[in-house]
Amino acid sequence: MDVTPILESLNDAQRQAVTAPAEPTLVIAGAGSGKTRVLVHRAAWLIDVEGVSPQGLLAVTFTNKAAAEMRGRIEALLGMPVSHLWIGTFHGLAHRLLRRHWREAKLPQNFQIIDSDDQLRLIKRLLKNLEIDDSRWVPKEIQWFINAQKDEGLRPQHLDDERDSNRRQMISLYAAYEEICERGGLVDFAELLLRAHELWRDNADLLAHYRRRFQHLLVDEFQDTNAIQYAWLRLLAGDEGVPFVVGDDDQSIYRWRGARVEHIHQFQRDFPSAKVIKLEQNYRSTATILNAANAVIANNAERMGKNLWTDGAKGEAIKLYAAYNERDESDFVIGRLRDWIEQGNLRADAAVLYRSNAQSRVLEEGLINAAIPYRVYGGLRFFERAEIKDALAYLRLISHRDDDASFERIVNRPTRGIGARTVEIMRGYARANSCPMWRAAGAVASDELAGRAANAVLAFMNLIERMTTETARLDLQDQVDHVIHASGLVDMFRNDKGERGETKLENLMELVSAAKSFAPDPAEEMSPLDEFLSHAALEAGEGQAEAWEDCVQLMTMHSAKGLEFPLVFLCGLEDGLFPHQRSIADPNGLEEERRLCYVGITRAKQTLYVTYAEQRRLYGMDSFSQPSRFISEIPDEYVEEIRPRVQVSRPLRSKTRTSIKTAADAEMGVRLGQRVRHGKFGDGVILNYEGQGAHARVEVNFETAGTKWLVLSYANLDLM
DNA sequence: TACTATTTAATTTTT
DNA sequence: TTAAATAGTA
Repeated sequence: MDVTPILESLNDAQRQAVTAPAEPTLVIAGAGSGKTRVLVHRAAWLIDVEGVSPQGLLAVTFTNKAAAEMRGRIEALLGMPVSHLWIGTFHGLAHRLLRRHWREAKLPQNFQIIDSDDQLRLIKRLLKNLEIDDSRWVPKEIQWFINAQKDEGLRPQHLDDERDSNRRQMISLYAAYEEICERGGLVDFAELLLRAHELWRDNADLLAHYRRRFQHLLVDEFQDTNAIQYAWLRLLAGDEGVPFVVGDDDQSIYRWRGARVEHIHQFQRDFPSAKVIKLEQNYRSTATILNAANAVIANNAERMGKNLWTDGAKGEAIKLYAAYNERDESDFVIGRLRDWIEQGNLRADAAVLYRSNAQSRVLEEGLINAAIPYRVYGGLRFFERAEIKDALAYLRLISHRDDDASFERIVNRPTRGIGARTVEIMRGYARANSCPMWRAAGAVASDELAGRAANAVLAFMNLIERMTTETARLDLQDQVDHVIHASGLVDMFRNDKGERGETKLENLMELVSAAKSFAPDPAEEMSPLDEFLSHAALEAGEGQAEAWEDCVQLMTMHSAKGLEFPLVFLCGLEDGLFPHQRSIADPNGLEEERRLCYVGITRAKQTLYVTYAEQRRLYGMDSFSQPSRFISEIPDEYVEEIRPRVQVSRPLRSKTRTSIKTAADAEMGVRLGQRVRHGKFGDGVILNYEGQGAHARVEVNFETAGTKWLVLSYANLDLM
């Protein structure tokens, strides 16, 4: 067996990981250290050299994209398709299991997956049904609570109310929500994982079967696993399985959605024989960028400890720009992007990263003005668009009459005279008789409702029945095509004036072609339609084959994880924005922000710009902030400061400045942004100040009198 | 039922 | 500031 192709391109640590014996292995893989490469080569090694059957291998990732990439690269390396290799997201694999063993999982055969949007609607409806005040019981918070419990593997009956009435109510809402899902055959994302876990936990035979089958478990982004995901893996591995997990504790940025880095330690406790291999050689960034990243992350207390290094060049210094305000910041970024493009570089090689989505606006305006093509990541994906979800709701109702979420979504869309009143009556009936809306509609239409409303409801039911029979023999794409027309959705958007209806129509057509190109698995017991619906829920669709254009990439630092760019801008590095105000007080929160900063810095291959604004308009209010503490955590030797064109105030980086500032603060009791009152000019906000002691002057922006410089010792300002 | 005025709240995101 | 949700009006 010639193993060269699998091993030749690897460094020592990588090779050690790839060829590790069949024992539990934990790979700590720093940013840009070839994490995916190790996973891919490990799979190839097991199959090609160790003679493990592709069926004996389970590879788990967090995103569909990562799963697809891994499969592609494994196949490329092996030079053959590995269709029997189970590789997918936690949710995708759980789904597969549940479809296969729906009876044991106590699910109806045609259970439907709901996304978080559906889930929220369901909760809102639940509150209405129970006549609970949704301002006191905020649907979003209930959703959060339910998902958090499920992520921990907890059912309502496991929860203790801790004699807290608030919590008691939450738990009872969780129970009520479960009941609705149960009745409608609905499964949310967290439920997929929870059920899959319970499926194995409660069916020894099944578990034994899968344990026998999957000897080797490959796990990507291990630091992002939540409790139920870890429990699922743990259960499958048993005592015999060989988990090979890859992660980076320094890149754990999803604690807020249940991810627990602690699983890295848990893993070592659960598998005491586990080999730990660290990948510390970085192939992505210059030494300067790497050193800066290392210095920043070194401020975190809770770390496994790891130092990235490179044998590459030192590279250019990190450029720091102190902008006057967010406009100035955006102008600066765009100026540099212009240079970059003029030098013949690809726009797609440049990324502008920020902490929160709201920051993209100013940048976008600037980019539009400068006529630089760009793409903003995040936002609505294809299958999440309202019109697409409408169409899918029809399809779901065709396949599954009990799906109340879909029923409510489309019962009056397009409008057909079934108003809130009528729906309310149906809900009442459904609640009283614990039956699906569909049954309620039939019952109510024949006795409770008056003529017009009854007719409307009957017409709707008729429509669904008719669509069901008419599409029964069609293939998938014709089914979709038929439904979007027969439902009246197409007509509705056609009548929609303006461009908006136009795009919605296009999206519906796009849905038809998505159905056309969808290849159902012939081995699957589900109907192609059900398969398509699951696919739509599980894979929200990355912009659906958007026409490729070379454009600048805008995204949050979170969504940049896993990506790399020759040129990177980190914008808005101000205390309060990044680290975010809501994380600043909590040490754990702050450490997570710092990891996010680490992720941001390590996205850059060659050139890194860091910018902040002294003044930023946020929520319509001008606010002043200090440069992010993360900036001062980067050693000066790696930083080159670029002065603002107009010097508004002294560079904020220098330590003397900070101390003067602090002294000034203490002495005068004023700070930037401080509200003050002046005897003559009225109320205002401090914009700037200079000097010390008797010479200290402040610039105040008065609400009525405009901006003025005042000598502090004469002005007699009242602080407010 | 549809449109308009008013209120409210405002990280990070994948499945 | 602004987007979204809600309340009020035609």
